[in-house]
Amino acid sequence: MRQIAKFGDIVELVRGAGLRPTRQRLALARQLFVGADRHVTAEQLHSESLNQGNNVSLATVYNTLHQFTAAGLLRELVIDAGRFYFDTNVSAHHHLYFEDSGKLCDFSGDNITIGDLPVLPKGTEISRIDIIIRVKKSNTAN
Amino acid sequence: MRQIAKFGDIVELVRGAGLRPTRQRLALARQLFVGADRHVTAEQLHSESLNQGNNVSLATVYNTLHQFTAAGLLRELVIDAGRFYFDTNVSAHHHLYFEDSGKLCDFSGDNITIGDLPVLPKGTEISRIDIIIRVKKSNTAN
DNA sequence: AATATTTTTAGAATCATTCTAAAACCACTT
DNA sequence: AAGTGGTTTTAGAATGATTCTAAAAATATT
Repeated sequence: MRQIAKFGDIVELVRGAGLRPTRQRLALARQLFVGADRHVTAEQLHSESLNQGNNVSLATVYNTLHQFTAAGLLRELVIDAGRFYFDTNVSAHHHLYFEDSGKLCDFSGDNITIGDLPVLPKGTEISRIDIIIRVKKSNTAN
Repeated sequence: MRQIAKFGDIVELVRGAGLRPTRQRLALARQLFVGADRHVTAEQLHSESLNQGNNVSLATVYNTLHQFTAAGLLRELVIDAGRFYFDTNVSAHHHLYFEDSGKLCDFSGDNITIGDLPVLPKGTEISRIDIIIRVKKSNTAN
């Protein structure tokens, strides 16, 4: 569980990422980091912003998401081709993806063992491990 | 290791998938299934086709890749947003992705243990589990 | 205040993929 | 071997998410 960022912290958070605390960035940071962890797409965040009266362009949403990702505040998820998802939970964990609804759930990164890893070429290292468990409606009676 | 499909088998293979063995589909099937397993994108396969003198439209490449996937001959890989990859190896295995070069490597699906799985909602089941190990250049001296 | 730098923005551009509707192809009958 | 009907292919248009562009706005610095 990520601790909920208090309002006053948001300016700090954005500054800490090496970014100017502009109105747009602060509002997006609040949407993302105040409250429970979230999985969002750029479009989602954008329309949510407009609904909240935070007038921001889609280009800025994209820019900001990428800047936050570069700063380690967000993590990019690759769930399906043709769409970026961003996760506010940057700690070690993995994902359960419900194919029918498009919903995403986190699950713990502990208790996972991978044996027989191929030897990595010299000069390379693991950047990260993504595990996605895709869930569908079962066709067996139950 | 998938056994190499012989030329004569290709017609069978396409027919077995419930598809007419047209010139285009046979040529694409040959490119995909004769020889070692491959990871391809539609664009790759298309330009490879043209180079080989197999005149096929990009639309047909997409159609065929999806038809082969539906028939279980290919498996779709989600490696990065904005691009479909297809894998001719449909057995249980996972992927090593070299972020710098874009290269993909298979690794065995055995010897992987995931503990503490969340309980799935009634009426759902696991469709598949994707594990991607992303590899980057290491920045430590070695 | 004047100037330089960063950020935001609207709209255009891009890129992979999908759609469309017409033409080509194929299997089957006469 | 010509006709018929269903399938497949195709070029090009359409789509949709993302990125780019260059100008305007905001912010920081002198």
